[in-house]
Amino acid sequence: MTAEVGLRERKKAATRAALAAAANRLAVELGVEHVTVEAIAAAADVSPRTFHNYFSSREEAIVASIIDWAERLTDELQRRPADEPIWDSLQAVFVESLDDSPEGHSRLIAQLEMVMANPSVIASQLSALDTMRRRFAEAIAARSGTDANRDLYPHLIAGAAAHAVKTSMDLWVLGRTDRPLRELVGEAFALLRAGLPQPDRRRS
Amino acid sequence: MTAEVGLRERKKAATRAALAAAANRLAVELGVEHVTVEAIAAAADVSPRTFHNYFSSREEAIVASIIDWAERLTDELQRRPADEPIWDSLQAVFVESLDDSPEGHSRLIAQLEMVMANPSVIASQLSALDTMRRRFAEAIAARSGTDANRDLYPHLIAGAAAHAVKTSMDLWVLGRTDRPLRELVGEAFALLRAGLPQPDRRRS
DNA sequence: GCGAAAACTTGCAGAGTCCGCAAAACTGCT
DNA sequence: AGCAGTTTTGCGGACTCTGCAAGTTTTCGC
Repeated sequence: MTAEVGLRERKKAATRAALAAAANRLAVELGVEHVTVEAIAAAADVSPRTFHNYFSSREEAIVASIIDWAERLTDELQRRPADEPIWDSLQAVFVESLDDSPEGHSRLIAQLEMVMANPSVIASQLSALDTMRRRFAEAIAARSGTDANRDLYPHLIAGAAAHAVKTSMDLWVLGRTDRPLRELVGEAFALLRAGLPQPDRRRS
Repeated sequence: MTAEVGLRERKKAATRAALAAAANRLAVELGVEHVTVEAIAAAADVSPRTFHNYFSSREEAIVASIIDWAERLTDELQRRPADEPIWDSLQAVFVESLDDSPEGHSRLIAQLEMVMANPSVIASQLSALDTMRRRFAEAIAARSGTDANRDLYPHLIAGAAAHAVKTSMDLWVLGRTDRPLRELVGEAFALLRAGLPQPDRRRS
């Protein structure tokens, strides 16, 4: 599958990955404010000018991993059986992508805290998530026989699912609940599938 | 309601509004790329340095009107009867905020096209919408007896509603459908309230 | 193999953003 | 009028981002 790519392509992909990884690592370690393009480029062994051939902003590089994640998820979504209900496919794909190990948890928390500490990174994160949402919508449109240029359905379900996961993560990181992330995501999907009925006024 | 504010406060608000309006107008007229902080400041009759006392980036000023819109909507949401179903309140508030006049339509289209033409403005727009979503979630939490720090419900419904409107506008501006915006928003809410059932495979 | 052609990297220059700091100007109150 | 608290402004400096042109590296056909 990943065959048939020349040396050139592989080198480009490697450079891109090295830049994204360096940007992300430095942002987590030093805090976004203290990361310069110069430092990222140095860590990836290219010139600062080259950095800007790959990413149009520092923030874009920092959140590049989200786009990668989105690409993997879209692939997996397309690999689900065509007769599976779409909600099931979405939920399965998202839940399976969660890393349940303690290190996975720490990494995710560090990521989210780094992002949330800086408004311009938040904006880039949302932008990346929106790109993911659009890809999902297209995949779903193809599968459900709807048209991403005309119909609301694929966009709404893709957005609802993406937002379900984001909100679950946000609440989970906030730490006011000790429920596992998987469970939160599961509940979010259940609520959405039920049409978000108004809860009765006693608290759980 | 707007009483009890000194001259000072009013002047600040006026400066902020002037800057936001100038930024937005120039962005629509000239295209985002050709708007400099210097030009915005000049149009609002303050120094460039003062601009940055009000907004931390050019993009933030350009999309400031979204935050204003969000504030008005949140107020109206809180003014709805407390026993109205939340979905009805949300739908009513959003639908009533739409401007159905031809000029309103042109303005909205110009706005959205300006935003969509520039990635960094898209990111700021999403950021502003996310702020709106959070405010809505808090208002809904208060009204539904849920807790915005613990419960998924208020965030999910606020996000679903906000996204419904955004998606409707995006499709509407795309122009591949000639259905009125109100109708699209209405359909989006209906789909969400029904739990986004999978459409059968024949196209409408 | 070899030599273009195409693609990638780099340095440089220039426009612009954004922020900290301290002086100057202004407002509200007595 | 005069003081205290705020706001505006200019300046300096670090940094981002882009266009351009020259220098390298990879690819491809012969």
